[in-house]
Amino acid sequence: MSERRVRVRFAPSPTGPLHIGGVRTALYNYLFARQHGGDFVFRIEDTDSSRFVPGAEEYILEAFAWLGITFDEGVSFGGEHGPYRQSERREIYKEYVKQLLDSGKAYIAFDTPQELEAKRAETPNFQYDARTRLQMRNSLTLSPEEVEALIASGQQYVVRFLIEPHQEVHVHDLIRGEVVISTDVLDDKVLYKSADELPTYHLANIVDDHLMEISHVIRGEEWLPSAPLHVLLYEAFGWEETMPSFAHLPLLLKPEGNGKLSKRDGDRLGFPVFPLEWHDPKTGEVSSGYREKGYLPEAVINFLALLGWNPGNDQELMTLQEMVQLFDLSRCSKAGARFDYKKMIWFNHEYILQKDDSEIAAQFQPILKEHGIDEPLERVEQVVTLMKGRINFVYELWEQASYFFLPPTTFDEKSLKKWWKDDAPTYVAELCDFIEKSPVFEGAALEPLVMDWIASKEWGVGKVMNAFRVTLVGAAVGPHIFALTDFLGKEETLRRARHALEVLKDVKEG
RNA sequence: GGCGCUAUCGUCUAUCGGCUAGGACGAGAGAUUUUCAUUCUCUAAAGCGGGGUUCGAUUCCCCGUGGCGCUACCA
Repeated sequence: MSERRVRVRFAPSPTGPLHIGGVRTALYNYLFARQHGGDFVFRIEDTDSSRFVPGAEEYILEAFAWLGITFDEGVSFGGEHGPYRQSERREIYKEYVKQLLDSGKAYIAFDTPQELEAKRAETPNFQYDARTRLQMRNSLTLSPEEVEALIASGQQYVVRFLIEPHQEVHVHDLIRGEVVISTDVLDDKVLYKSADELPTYHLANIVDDHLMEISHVIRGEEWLPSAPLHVLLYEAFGWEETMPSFAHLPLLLKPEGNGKLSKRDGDRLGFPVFPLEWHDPKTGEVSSGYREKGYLPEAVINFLALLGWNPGNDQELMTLQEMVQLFDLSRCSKAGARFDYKKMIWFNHEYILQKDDSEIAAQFQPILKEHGIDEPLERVEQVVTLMKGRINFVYELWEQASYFFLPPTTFDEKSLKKWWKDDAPTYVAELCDFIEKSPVFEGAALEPLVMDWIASKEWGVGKVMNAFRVTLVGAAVGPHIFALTDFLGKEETLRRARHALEVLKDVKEG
């Protein structure tokens, strides 16, 4: 078994946008595949035609492209094991359903959904299994002729898996160890429905994993209860030898309160639960996405990787490549992890810090354009260099650094109260004159001159410089003042200061 | 209800029988600074309860309790 080529898959259902928990599952599969030099397969599980949502498949593909998670084969990637969309594999499944039917491991059942519903209503804890199947309308209770006649007459039916009672099923889980369950609690699961000629998840999943030579099934914990059924199916087909190893990942839980993370939590709590923004084609509802909210894909990946796994040391920031090296299923935790979006924000901050200023500038430039500001990349980059340490998102640069590009039109009241006192206009006016006459303007040279000058005047450095700052920025915020004047240039610096002097005079008198 | 999984600071987690229980996020305090922020330093903060096993249990086992999941002709 150690000789077997590692092949894993991510197999979403195209019923909507990709959930962030699904992203993490895909990520772990990706890391595992890459680490072992194996293959990563992208399969679409669209066996429930009624839940199909147009655009979902494209959305999922786009999300992974953005995140940098790549596949080796599957829908849109090609490969030798196709088709990779289950709805295109009907004929394959029929063959295997027949095999189970012929070997007596499955049977045909005619009970309608309504009949079953009624049965469940009248019988508490009703389960279609060894205790009840002989009271139902199926090929076990009907004669072959009756069954044939029913099918010939167009009766819809399903194929159920016949579960032998009183047996123990052992599931070997790479994260949880051995899980043992009695077949007495399992029901005869529907494997195939004649109505749409499609199998259900369980059958399609096992057949595809087998045919696609999947070696490891790494999926969410919500699948653990059906893992025994899957083991039984492998056995029914006689595929024990090549049955994949299982690993059931802990679930992602709500940041607060009870339950697993769901669609609704995101926008309610102020963070996205989807990688990309999603426009629901039916309801028109829009759900926010990490990309549109200004998160960097590297940050999302890094944060998600650590939700349920750790490298065994204190390292938290790591590239996808490092994760590939370090990943280890045996280092995955077993209990669900609450989604701590504040830490997610911290990761984004860290990744912004790591990124080249030019890259951040390239992202900030279009935001400036939206506000009617057309600046060369070089200028934008200067601002990024000065300001990126204090932001968590690129768009925050606009909120925190727009004054680099636009002179203040209003002046912050608190800042004025603190720094725009009686002597402030004198300080600024004289400072402007001093700067105007100064032989140098570049901050590194100008600063010591200004400091000496302030000292000779016996004014406080803080009083003068903060008053000056308010005239340039409009508030007592921002980077080192001489870094700002360097950016603005002599002309603009003096223009802003003197203009503010005028405006503030009026304000005071008014 | 039944079945299963699970349990260390508020949160994510380290510890694979020896602990003064470590790190990170968040929180608080301080330092630096001409503002704000950054940065730096420090502080508070945890082993669900009860039984075993053992020289010794956070670590292994059992019970309880809590949390989570599954319980469809959905995945």
